[in-house]
Amino acid sequence: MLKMMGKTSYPSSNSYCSNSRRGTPFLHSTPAVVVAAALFHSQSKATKSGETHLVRDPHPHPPSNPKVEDALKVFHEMLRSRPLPSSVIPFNQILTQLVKLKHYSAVIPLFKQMLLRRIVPNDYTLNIVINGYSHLNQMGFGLSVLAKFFKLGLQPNVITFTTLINGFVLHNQVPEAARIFRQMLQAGHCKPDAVTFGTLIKGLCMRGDNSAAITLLRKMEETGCQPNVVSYSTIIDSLCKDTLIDEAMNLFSEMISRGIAPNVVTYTSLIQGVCNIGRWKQATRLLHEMVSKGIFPDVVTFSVLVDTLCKEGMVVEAKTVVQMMIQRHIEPNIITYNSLMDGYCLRGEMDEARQVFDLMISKGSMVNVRSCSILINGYCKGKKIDRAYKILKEMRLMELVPDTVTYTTLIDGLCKAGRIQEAEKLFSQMQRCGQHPDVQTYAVLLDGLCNNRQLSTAIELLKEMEANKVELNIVVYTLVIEGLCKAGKIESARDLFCGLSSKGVQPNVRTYDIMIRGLCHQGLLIEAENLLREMVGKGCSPDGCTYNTIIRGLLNNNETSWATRLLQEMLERGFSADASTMELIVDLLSKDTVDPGLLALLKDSV
DNA sequence: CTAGGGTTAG
Repeated sequence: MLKMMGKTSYPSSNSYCSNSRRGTPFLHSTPAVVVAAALFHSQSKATKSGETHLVRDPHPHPPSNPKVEDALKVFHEMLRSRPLPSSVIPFNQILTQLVKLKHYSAVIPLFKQMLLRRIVPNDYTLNIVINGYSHLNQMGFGLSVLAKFFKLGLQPNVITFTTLINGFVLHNQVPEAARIFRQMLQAGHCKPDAVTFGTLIKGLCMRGDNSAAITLLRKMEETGCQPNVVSYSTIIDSLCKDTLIDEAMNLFSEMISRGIAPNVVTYTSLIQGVCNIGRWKQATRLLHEMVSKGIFPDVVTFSVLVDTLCKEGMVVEAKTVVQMMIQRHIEPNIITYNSLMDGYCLRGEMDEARQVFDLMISKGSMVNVRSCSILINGYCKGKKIDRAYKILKEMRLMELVPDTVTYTTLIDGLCKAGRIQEAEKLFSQMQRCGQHPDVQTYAVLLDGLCNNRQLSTAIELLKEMEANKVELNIVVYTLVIEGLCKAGKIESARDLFCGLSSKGVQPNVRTYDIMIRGLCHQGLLIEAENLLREMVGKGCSPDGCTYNTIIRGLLNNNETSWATRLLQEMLERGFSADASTMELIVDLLSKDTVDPGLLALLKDSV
């Protein structure tokens, strides 16, 4: 689940919706229909107007990159040259270069200029263009390129469909991707190959469905398509991210026993996996193992080590690893330095963090929006809000556009510093700048409002979220419920709580805990216990924390025998009294107002 | 090096 959230991109309008307003050829067709038409090479009726793809570039001023500038320059020289190059291949080469530089937004306009100069694209060109649309989340246009194939008498091939599948996978539309995959199997003449399988496996992993991914891996073999190092590594990485290290290791052994050699990617995933659960010895063992096989750690492997050390607070060691990289002529990249910078930020060593930042700038603007967000976060955590603001201003000079994370980080900092009005101002500013607040942004602001007793504003904001169809989760509702409870507005909290299921949101243990605490605080003890009993049936069993909460609530209401009963129940279920419950009991004992039975129980529990 | 898949940072 965390994985999914992490990989979810900003809320963006569905490509079909946005395209339909612009007269896309496949306006009334579903992707399945379009793909079927292509696979069975029956020409679709709506195949003209493939060229009117006027979509505004979401990044009108991308940061300049010398390699990109170079590629664009060569392309335009070629377009201007007379006579024109007789082959489309050099054009394809440039487009490929741009894709490799991840400058997808340039691919489409260049392609259109080619068409205007009557350069006839080939199947390679069209596949590159589909890849461009895929990365730009414009799958409607990507599909529309299929029509272009037929117009030019070309045949879409396995790469075409794999690219489309990848496009849907990239944007969390795995069912769409799977549909194309099934259609390929059905049509028969354009069979999925190892890359097609690998792409869909990745999609399933992104959804957190490792077992479906493994099933597909097995299906590859049945279909006579040998799994390769990528097929295995994709699943191994996904298992590692879910901390299922043993399963990952099993798959790792399996690939080796089948003669598929792991590579640096496979090892890097495993090393990250074991580091993540603190198995340092195993990480060292894996490092030695890979080197003994002649597989050498690369910048990614080292970056994983740097990041892990930093997250453990071992930033000195992380810096040593960076120096080691440089000695070995493995240049740390922006990710390595961002990790190191965050390591300093986590320890509040902002001068050192700033030094890394300046070092990155000195390396020819090796900073991106993330670097700035990390530094802003560091300053905010150190209560140096004005320093953080300064970074935001500096971003403009560096032509970096603050994103949702940048704003959210600073809004959080302002809230935590009690500067709610400024936080709200920045919230409006980010929207004016075209950055969409996401769930996290709202959560941060809601938390700030609740902690500053601005509950009516918080509730208004919650309504705004519901109206804007922001994907709401239980964490957000729980924040507001907590705020209401703390303010003693138990009726409003109860209303919100009871309305959750109708919104399709399930309360979690923390939500119940907060409600029970709130009810106890108002002396609504029967209702509190009822809620505790309700939990099991809702598939959300109370934990030690819940029991401690209700027991403290009962004790605070002088219901010692009731508390004793629940304490006994808690002990029977294998939970024990926590420090603050103990403190409360000791306090009551000293006042000699406690049930002797409670004392006896307490002896058992310690 | 004419086209498609897997590993790193907030």
